[in-house]
Amino acid sequence: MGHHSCCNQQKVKRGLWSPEEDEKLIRYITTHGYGCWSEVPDKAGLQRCGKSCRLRWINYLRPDIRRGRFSPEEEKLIISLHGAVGNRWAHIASHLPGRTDNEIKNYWNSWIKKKINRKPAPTPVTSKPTSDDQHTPFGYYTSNQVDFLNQGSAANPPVVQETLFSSPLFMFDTNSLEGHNATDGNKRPDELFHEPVGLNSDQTWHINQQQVQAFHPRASFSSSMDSNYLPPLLENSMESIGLNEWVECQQCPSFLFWDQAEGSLGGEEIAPSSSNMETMLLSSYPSSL
DNA sequence: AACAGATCCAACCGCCAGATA
DNA sequence: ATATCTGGCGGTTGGATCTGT
Repeated sequence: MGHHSCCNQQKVKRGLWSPEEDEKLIRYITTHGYGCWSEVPDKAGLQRCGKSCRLRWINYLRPDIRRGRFSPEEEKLIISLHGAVGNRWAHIASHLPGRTDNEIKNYWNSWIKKKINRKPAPTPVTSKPTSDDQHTPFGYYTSNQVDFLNQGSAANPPVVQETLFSSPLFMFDTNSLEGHNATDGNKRPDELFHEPVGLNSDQTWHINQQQVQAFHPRASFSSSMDSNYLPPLLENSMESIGLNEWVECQQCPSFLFWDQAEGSLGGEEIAPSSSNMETMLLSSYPSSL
């Protein structure tokens, strides 16, 4: 099996990145920036191909990565955008600040896809069917699509990743902002904000490798707002594209609204067309699904 | 406790388009 | 015009982890 042209060199390491490699890449990029990825391995002292460095940085190490479970608003956007543009993950990711195409693709391929393919549930998990129930391409759900997106079936509970913004450069426990008690409520305040001093710390590395599961048990999942928090780095980046306003995508029939005050995506705000956002999003669902 | 199957997700593969020689 | 390089993208894989029995 052939490798990509940039990866044909001897001694090119493959597989999971070690904390030492991460540290080298972070230090190089943060001090020199990235211009030509093919030069990065040599200059950073890495035995990886440039393509691998680029992927590692873009999908995992860059500081404005937003980790943690997807909010209901993000899920709705993903479904809507996928209905509009299909498997154009990079385009979909461009509507979700801090999310990567790879993450969205993985997410879609895991439980969203299963939800859509799921047969209409005879008995919804959290409530009995009402007259408001609608038959959507995704089965029977209550009129509240947020509930649909929040609830998992008994067989397929929603993937509950930790609501922790994290990168080796910047980690923030978003749950703590709301002051709701996690089951590890004895956490010290100084543990809520993590700026790893030693990037080669095994703890830091394992935290990233395992989607920071160490900080909160799954029982801490209770709110849709926690993962909407964006740390300063990301907020700053969003200022350059405009906040508190609807942005129409030129390539698909979707809108993105970022409410700076609420610190959340979407919501029940009214779109410029005066139509309800949810209605607008639902209207772009492909009828064939 | 041990095992098997299911699930997750980081990383790789191969293709493509644009830039450059 | 052609070859090569590079970045970007979507599809896929396989090891780690989770879950059920």
